[in-house]
Amino acid sequence: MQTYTIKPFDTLDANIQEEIGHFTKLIHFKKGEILFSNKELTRYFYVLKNGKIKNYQLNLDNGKEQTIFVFRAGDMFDTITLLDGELHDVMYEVMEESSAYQMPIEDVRRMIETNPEFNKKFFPYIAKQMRHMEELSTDISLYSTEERFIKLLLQNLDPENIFKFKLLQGLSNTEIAQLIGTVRHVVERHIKKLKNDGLLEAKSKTLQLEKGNALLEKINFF
Amino acid sequence: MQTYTIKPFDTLDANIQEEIGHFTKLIHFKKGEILFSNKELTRYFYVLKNGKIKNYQLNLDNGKEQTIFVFRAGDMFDTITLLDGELHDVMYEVMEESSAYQMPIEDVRRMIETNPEFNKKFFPYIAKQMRHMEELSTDISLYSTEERFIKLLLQNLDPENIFKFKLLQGLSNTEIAQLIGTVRHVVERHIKKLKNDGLLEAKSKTLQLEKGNALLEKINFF
DNA sequence: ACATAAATGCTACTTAGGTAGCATTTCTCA
DNA sequence: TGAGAAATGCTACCTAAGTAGCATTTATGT
Repeated sequence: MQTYTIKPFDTLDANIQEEIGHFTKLIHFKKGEILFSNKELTRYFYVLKNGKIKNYQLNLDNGKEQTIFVFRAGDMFDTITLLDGELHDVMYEVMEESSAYQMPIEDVRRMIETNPEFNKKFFPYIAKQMRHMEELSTDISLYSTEERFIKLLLQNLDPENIFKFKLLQGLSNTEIAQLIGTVRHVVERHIKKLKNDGLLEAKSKTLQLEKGNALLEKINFF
Repeated sequence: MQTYTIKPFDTLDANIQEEIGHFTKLIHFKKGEILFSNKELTRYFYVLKNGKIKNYQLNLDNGKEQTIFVFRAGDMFDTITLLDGELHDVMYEVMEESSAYQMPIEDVRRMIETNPEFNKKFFPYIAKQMRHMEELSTDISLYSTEERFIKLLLQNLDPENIFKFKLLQGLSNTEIAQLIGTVRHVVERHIKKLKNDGLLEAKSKTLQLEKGNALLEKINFF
């Protein structure tokens, strides 16, 4: 029986970690892999060890995609199916070579139903996911694409923001667009403008802010 | 000590219900009341008994509002603060005279940390809230205002949909617009068009679908 | 029942942001 | 290293959906 050091649970009592280790298997995902919600995802719960996996919804009419989460080390999915046992119709795509701890979903469900220590880590994480989704919906509804883009650039520098910090490194403009609910061309328009204003340095798959403060003044979020 | 029949928990063991009753107080909200996230809402957890309370975010620049949830009988808030103990910066407005069971948030936190029976009701409800927020964000991003409006009209007829079923009764066009992430004028445009096509009957604060099937064909959601 | 407030129903105008197509640059991996 | 794929960078165009203002109808509460 293998024992693991699973990031959000690595500070728990040794016996709990051992219990988790009993049903946990380490598995790997190849870049570009698409995971559908029907198969493994309803039977297993995953805690990402490293890499990058996004989940998103797709508009079949026009091909537009909306990224909901980009999961990285310590992130868990699918929390919704874990909590209610129902199918969760969402797409997953492996953005980078990843590895994850795979746990039979009933075992994890037993943990959250019986183990207060486990929940000390699990509950706040669920809240973080909820906050992220709420912010996503209200931002898309209430703010312009430019405001959302600038906000993302700033959050990218904020270590407190677990879902956005250092997220942009290595993302294409298309992927950035899908994060903020727009399309590639619009993101490029904003990049071009910020470059002209000397606020942003941009090369392929890399954005570098020049003067964060000047950007801050362009929006009213913080 | 009062004992209550609190909707989502009314099928639990009598002793658990009694325990809940020990720290529960019934309180009332007047129509039009605005609740801010600083005061009572961080210290108490609420389960709505009856009435209608919405929570929303506000864009201070243009006054646009996005409704996140309309809470009705059996709904609970603020689940996010309950789960992580952090402040949740969101606005609440009482849409109709309401009453709610008020519980000290630490008592409820103790329940979810120690009481598996309580969680049998609580976890699936959290998942429902998560599903709702995910749907909200992806709908706003991926679909047109017309599609979102029609979808809402159809969900309004679906008894399975706890957050949308019979929700529209008594809502103004402004409030409907805030539900789907747009403005009053746009909603009225769509109402007018559907009325002309004979698909919708509309008088003040009442919308009545005429031919659900015809509407179904206009969108690809279901 | 009446006065006030809220909601609705127009018309007109503006623009953010989505769609399209193609040329150039940069990556990637066999 | 070099060929194919992916990403970027334009230009041009279009329309959904915001903004604005005002007149009419409906609701509400004392």
